[in-house]
Amino acid sequence: MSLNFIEELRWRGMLHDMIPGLEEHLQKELTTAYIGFDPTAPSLHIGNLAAIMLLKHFQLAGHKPIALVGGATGMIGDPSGKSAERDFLSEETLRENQIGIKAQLEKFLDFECGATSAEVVNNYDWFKEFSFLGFLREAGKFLTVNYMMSKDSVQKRLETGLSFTEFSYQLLQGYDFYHLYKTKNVRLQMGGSDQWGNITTGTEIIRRKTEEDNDDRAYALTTPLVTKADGSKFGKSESGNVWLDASKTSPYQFYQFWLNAADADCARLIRVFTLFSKQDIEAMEKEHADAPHLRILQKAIAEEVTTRVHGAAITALVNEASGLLFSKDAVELLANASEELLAQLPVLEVASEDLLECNNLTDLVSVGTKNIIFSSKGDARKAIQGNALSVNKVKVTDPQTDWKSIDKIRGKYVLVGNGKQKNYLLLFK
RNA sequence: GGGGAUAUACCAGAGUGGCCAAAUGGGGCAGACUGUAAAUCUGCUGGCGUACGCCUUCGGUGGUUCGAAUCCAUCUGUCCCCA
Repeated sequence: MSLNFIEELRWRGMLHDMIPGLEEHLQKELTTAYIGFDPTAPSLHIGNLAAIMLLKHFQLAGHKPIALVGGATGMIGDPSGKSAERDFLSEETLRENQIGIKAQLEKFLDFECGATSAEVVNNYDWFKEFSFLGFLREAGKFLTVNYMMSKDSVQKRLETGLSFTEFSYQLLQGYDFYHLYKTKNVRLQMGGSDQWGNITTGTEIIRRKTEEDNDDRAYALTTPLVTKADGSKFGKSESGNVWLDASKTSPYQFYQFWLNAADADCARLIRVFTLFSKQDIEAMEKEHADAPHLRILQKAIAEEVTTRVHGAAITALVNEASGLLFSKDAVELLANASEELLAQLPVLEVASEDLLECNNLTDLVSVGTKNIIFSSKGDARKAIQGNALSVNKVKVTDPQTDWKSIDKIRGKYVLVGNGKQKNYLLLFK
């Protein structure tokens, strides 16, 4: 127990709430804790990253982390923070998602380090054989409806309606905790602050089912939800969620997401999402304050997080790619770029059959590129007239420009920029 | 089971026979300023056309009318009240 986990969370601003006595318990013995992840998608996204970092710090502090994939609970739907009943996912989809999520978690945690090795469990494994009657007797008997009704997540839904199924969610999650407590000696469940109610349902079930004395307590700990300084939701980009899976969010986009963080958010982001020490962070903040235009903090965050998710080699490439695309000499640099680097750029292939329908530049950057750059011709025309479009780093303002007259880099690439931040490399086949 | 209300573009929310592709706000995108930042100001925000314009939208369907988001019928969803 070389590090104090709680102390670490405190200075990083990652501690929202916990059951008293936890800090002493963690100092005393090697403890096992878990966090649940919903298998609602085949990949985790950066909204899950704070929870993953929680497990990471836990492991670094000399304890044992467990990630629970909610194969069973995912079939029910957590009402916390949701204003409407959730749609069911098919069992097949859930199965696939679980596999993807498990693979990603394995990148963050150490699974081969003896007593503190991380583990992944799936609550479907213990719920699939559970009969309804059995569950009512094993779990439902130990909590009153009154208790369950008092939870925030339930209260908020009483006005608009809440199905019995979603109402039961906390029982399932609570039982998970009990099950892990019994079978793996798990003493702590962590999660985002919106999970406090669900987690304490678990500690309550454990308390009632096990006549614990003080040494056997189960604990809860939550971390603040990460929000942006301007109040908007953190973790979404223009195109939606920012995923950890490279096929859903390319490493370049991923890197750019962090690089574009607002100054006001950096202090929090660097503490939550990187492992830099307190001194290092404070030094960087000082540097950043002295020369904000260098974006020291954004770069440090982008580099560190991208490295952990996509590896150092890829990160070096997307870092270089970012510098290249935003450079005034982008065209020249592209001409000399390595194939390896080109592979990391946001390349859009232009199919020759699509090209037939393009009469001018407007068509090319809309329908010619599958409406990825602009969603319609009208959109593209307005953007061009509004001075938003650049071709090979030169602003183009005439929507009628003939695309055939554009010089191609290496005989096949054209660099198109929409606005200041978005660059695409068109590849003519 | 009975009664009432409501359904509008990404969201919220006006519109109650032609002036409605539909007010306003938010969100989003872009421009200016900057630092690939924030704040601010400006423009855009159904599709197609350079444009006068054309086409498709106001829960579904079917009507009335020269003309409907707006009126009628019916169906569906949601909410509220009574039982």
